[in-house]
Formats: sequence, C-alpha cells, structure tokens
Amino acid sequence: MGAPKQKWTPEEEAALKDGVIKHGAGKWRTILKDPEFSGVLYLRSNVDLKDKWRNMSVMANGWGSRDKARLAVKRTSRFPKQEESATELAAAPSDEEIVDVKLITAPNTTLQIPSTKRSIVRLDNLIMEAITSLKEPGGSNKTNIATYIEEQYWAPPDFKRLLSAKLKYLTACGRLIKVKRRYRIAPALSFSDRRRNHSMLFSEARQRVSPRFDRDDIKIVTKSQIDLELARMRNMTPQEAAAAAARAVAEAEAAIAEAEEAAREAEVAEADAEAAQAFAEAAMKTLKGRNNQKVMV
DNA sequence: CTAGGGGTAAAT
DNA sequence: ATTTACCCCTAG
Repeated sequence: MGAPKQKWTPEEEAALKDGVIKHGAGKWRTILKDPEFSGVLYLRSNVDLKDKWRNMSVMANGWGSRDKARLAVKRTSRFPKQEESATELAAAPSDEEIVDVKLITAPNTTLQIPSTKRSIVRLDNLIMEAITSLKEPGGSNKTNIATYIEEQYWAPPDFKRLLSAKLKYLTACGRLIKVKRRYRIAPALSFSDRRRNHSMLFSEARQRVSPRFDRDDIKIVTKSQIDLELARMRNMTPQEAAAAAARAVAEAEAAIAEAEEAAREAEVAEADAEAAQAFAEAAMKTLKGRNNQKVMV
C-alpha cells in the first residue's frame, strides 16, 4: 500500500540542502533540473524534495506546520509554562547549518560557482554530472569524465587516482554500469518506471557502504561518517580544525599506502582510502576557507 | 507546479 | 503504543 520506504541517504540530504541554498526553498523543479544535483537526486521527484524538506525543517526548528496540531492535541495537559504565543522563534538552531533557509530565499549577488560559502562538491556528484552532461551514447570513458571535471572544477593533486577509485567504487555499488571501459549511470532512471522495481534492486546496495571483512588495520570510513566529521569541524576553532585536518591527511596517506600494498585484493581498501582522502580534501578546503576567506577554484 | 493535508509502513 | 518519515492526493 504505502511504499516500501526508500530512506534518504546523507548524500541526497546534502544535495537537497545545497539546492535550497542555491535556488531557494520551493524551487523544487529547478533544483531537480540543476545538473549539479541531478546526479544525486535523480530518483526523487519534485514532490519528494518538497516533502523531505518539510521533514528536515520540522526536525530543525521543532515546529513545522505539520505537527502543531498533533502536539497540541496529544500532549493534552501541557505544563502551564507557556501559552499559545504564536512565534516559536526560540527553538535552538540545532545543528550548524540547517538554519536560516527562509531568509535565503533570493537576493544575493548571483553566486555561480559553488565555493564561497561552502557546499562540498562531491566527487560522486561530479561524476554523475559529467556523464549526464557529456551525453555520450554508450557511456563515457574515464578520460572524458576526468577532462570534463577538470575543466569545470578545481581538481585535487592526484585526482586521477581518486577518480579511478571512485569509478570502481560506484560500479561496485551498482550506481554506475561499466561496459567496455565506458561508464553509464546505473538503473532505468529516465525511463518509464523510476521506482518500484529498481528500488528493490538497489536498496540493499545503497544502504551498506562498506562491507569489509576487516583485517586488523584500517577503520571503516563511511560517507555518513565523513559528513558528520565535517559538520563537526565547522564548529571547531581554527586550531582544532587544523589538527583535525592534519590527522585526516595522515590517515588518508596511511589508507592509500595500505591500499597500494594490498593492491590485488584491494577493492574495498581502495574505497576506504578514497573515502579518507575525500575527507582530507574537504577538510583542507574547509580549513583554507576559514583562514582566508578567499575563493579557490 | 507547489503547499499542505492525510495515510501508513517502519522504527523505537 | 507512539513517533517518524516516506508517499500520495488534491486544491490553489
């Protein structure tokens, strides 16, 4: 009856958040069409975005329009603490940046390149965007994807290695399909049936990020953990952030070394290394953005 | 198309 | 048993 449930991934939530920041809340269709987010949100409808945003907002400020009524009725005998004063501005800004939303609606000097404020550009998204934009029938090969991303964005030092690992990883996850050195975006998205079928197929793969029969070494680094760390880092002092970034870099190097060493069976280790480096990369970005508010592209 | 109401499977 | 969080429906 209802739907089998398809939980939102942290990536999707992040993309939605960035989309709202960029286009404003309510421009769901616009956000959906933006190539920067279509890669992540390609299996959501505009209505899905709207609903999810409602849920997230409710979580953030405590009172969305939704559960006012319910709470008022449910908690029948509330403490005589406060009456029905309408404005519940009081709510704490729970996290660091789900906050203002409503204020951002429009007028800013048109920011074109996502870099100033933040918005961590995910390699996932870039790859999806590249493939989507290139529109090569039969998929795009690694070189073309790399070229596209390098032209469009700032690329990290050993970007090629990162890209290779990521492509491999995305293929393993089932988000990309590799055919003769060319990559295409995975399932039957733009065609007839968007959900129902493929959600069952992929729900499992999408949930678990690192299936690792661990040897005694590297710790698992999932994407959500990265997000968490980054979020935490924005609240740090520069010193703390610097320390964290340094630690992240060290860990990334260790993970990469590990991956190279075990190159044969290193599919998963490589994913770990990639994740660690993605974190390090984002960490450095955040840190630099702090020290000098300069644009870096 | 978007906003809001409402239903319900899944989680706690 | 209650809450959460997706999904669907429909008016504007």
